[in-house]
Amino acid sequence: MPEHALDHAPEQAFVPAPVVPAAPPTLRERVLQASRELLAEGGPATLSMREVARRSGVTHQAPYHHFPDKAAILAELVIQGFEELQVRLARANDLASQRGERGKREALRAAAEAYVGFALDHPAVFRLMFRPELCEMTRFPRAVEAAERARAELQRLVRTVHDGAYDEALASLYWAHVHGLACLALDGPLEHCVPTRETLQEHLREATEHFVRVMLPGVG
Amino acid sequence: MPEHALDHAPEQAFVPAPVVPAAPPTLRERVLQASRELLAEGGPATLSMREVARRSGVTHQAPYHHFPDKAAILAELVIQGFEELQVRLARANDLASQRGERGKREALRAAAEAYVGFALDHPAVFRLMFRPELCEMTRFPRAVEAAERARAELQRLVRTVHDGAYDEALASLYWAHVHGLACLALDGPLEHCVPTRETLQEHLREATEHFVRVMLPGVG
DNA sequence: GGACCCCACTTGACAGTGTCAAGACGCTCG
DNA sequence: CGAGCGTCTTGACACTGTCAAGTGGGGTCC
Repeated sequence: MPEHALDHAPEQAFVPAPVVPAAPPTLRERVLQASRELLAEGGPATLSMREVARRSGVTHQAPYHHFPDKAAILAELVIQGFEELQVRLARANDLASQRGERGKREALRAAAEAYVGFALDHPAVFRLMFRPELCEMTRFPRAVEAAERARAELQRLVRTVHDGAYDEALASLYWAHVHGLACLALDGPLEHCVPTRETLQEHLREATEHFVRVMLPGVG
Repeated sequence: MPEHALDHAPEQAFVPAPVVPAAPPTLRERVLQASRELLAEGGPATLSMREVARRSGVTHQAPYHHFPDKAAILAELVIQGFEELQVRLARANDLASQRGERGKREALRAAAEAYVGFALDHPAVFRLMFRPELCEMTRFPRAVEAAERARAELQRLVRTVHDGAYDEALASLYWAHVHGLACLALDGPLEHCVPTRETLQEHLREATEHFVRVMLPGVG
């Protein structure tokens, strides 16, 4: 298979080499990276503590000096996932406030795109984020807090779109839309849309466009 | 802890004993029942082939004479899950066609109630139904077909509500709503609604009511 | 009636897992 | 130099899913 030019991240070519040669990644970082890869390859089932150690080039017990157990590794990935999701949602929110009244629809579209886009970019981590029984989030306060921050960003969106008004049921309605689409796109029988990621995204965009129109009928 | 009177299913007292004494459940049925219980107790992680055998009162290898492997047991539960979901959705559909034009909103409400209600009644099985990596549905054609039938029922609902018109994106919109609510109710951070199942259901009903109103604004 | 066979189940084994316990190695600090 | 400590290794244990081979009893055919 010929390698694709874009696979080589050309922008790195213009980054000057740091004066101090980059420190090699710590074992902690290598463990997390190996976990991400295993998760992406075959889901949580193939992510075994020992395989992670193997891929990190250490013995099976070494990762335990950086994470108390397997769930802690998953929790760390979940934390990073919620943080990135929050950042993406915040960008959509900021977009709306800049463009004023006319940006409400755009904010909704952007937020949906952010949420579903995150799920498509990091399917394994996204699944993990909503599988409490797998990552045992409640054991890790930092994970709960990260999830809370992402959720707060969604609440902010609802307020932005509805001029400060907030209603739990309304928020659940928005959340259910993006979350439902994301789940169905990843694991639901939406296979008929997946010849390419573009067609799937086009389908999701259509559904969201319909949603935005009925939710905000009067707005420009 | 005092036993509750309702725990004893009083209606059974009036069922005459069958002439032929009920055959004891086969090992296959016992295995499925034990699997259901284990799944409900601690999720797929605690469902081990050997524990299932233990609870069924046989040795660890006996279940293999009825199911080729662990995934086959999960697949069977998934099949039964999709069948029940389909039945519930069909009831909602029939309701709509009986009451004619005015029943459209009611059909939507009933379908949402059916979908989310199923998820709340059988959370462990519902989760399994949308975790392809766990139950390996694609290996079991019967599971794929059962999922297809449930999905067809959702399509029928969309057609009923929109006078025969059908649009993939529109169907995804409805599906995303109920599926998103169900997922968030089970695993999402909707904890603030869960002091009782009633308050959670009330919250879900509110969100769905809002959804129905914006989707079918003109209908009685 | 007896030999046969098939079927449901048991017994035993193997590789792989998560994790505990203890040892070894090198770095830093007194 | 020697003590202490943090990082990693070695070894073990109980548990898992699944393969392979045995066992026993009920039904069939000669």
